[in-house]
Amino acid sequence: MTELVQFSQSLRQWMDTFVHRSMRDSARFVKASGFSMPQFFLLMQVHRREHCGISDLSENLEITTAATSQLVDKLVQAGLLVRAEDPHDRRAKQVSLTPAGEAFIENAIAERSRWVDDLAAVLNTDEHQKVAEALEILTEAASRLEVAERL
Amino acid sequence: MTELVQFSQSLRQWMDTFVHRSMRDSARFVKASGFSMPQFFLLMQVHRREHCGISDLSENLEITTAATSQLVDKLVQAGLLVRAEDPHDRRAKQVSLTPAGEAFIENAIAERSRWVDDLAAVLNTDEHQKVAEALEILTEAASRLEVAERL
DNA sequence: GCATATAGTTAAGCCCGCTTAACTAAAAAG
DNA sequence: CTTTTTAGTTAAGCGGGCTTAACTATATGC
Repeated sequence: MTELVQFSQSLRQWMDTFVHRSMRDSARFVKASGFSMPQFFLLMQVHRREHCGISDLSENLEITTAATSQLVDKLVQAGLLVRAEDPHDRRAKQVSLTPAGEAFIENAIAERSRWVDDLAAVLNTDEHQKVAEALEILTEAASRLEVAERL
Repeated sequence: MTELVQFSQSLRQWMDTFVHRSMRDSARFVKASGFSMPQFFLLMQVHRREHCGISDLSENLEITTAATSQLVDKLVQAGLLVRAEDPHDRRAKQVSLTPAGEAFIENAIAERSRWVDDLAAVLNTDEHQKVAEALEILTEAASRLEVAERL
């Protein structure tokens, strides 16, 4: 029992460092690029779902469709997004990244991954192997969890 | 070489999931509490440095001291922060969390850690051991990196 | 085919975070 | 002791994100 608590603590600690560094680096990059965090979050959302409708986005960002539409509009004007008609439903729009948009978030991700990459670089093969195994365990646990959540 | 790239990729993948879930959960909690993300970030900053001056905060949040002062003011009024005079420098202020502030970010952290805790719970002792070992390796690597950065 | 529901847009307006600029007060420098 | 630097506050003003409300257009249900 205590062992579990302690283990959780370590994991939390790591998540904390990850999240903190990652947010800091992302925020820096985004700010330097002249975009806002809400815009960035929206772009990230589009990135991870390939293409999606306004409602999907608004649901995930937890803002109204009106707000989403306006945000998207600015990003379209900035040349990072395109709006296309959904072929199966002419009311709906399919939002997706332009090459420029793709490049932007690619850079953002690279920026925030730099630390992890550096981390990877200072490990030797044996250590890689052990960490990789741990990641596999976690991945598997995550999928087990997801299954459990679906009940 | 390929091995390193692939390993980096796995690590990135994990960081991505961590960061994404964590941000989502934090954002939800903060929004539901009626506070803003900038306010939350400021509180987190105070949390991780115990107590600190306005300039420290403004530097870390990368906003002007004026903006910081105003943000702090609102959080003082909300009862989450206190401003105290620095005994060694009467110009400076020492910002710190009130019990209410402490409770708030404690809850926020708990909220965003829920997933990790659940993850920990579905692992058996052997898996804990392996993951813990990996975390140690990473921690050690991180400190090695830090040393390297200081050069 | 008409009523209703759904997807998205537009406009008005609010609030908030942030910046600049002007200011106070205390410390450091000379 | 005077000057300059540093820490923080205050006020004015801008811009942006977000909401509500009203609207258009397409799809769905009876």
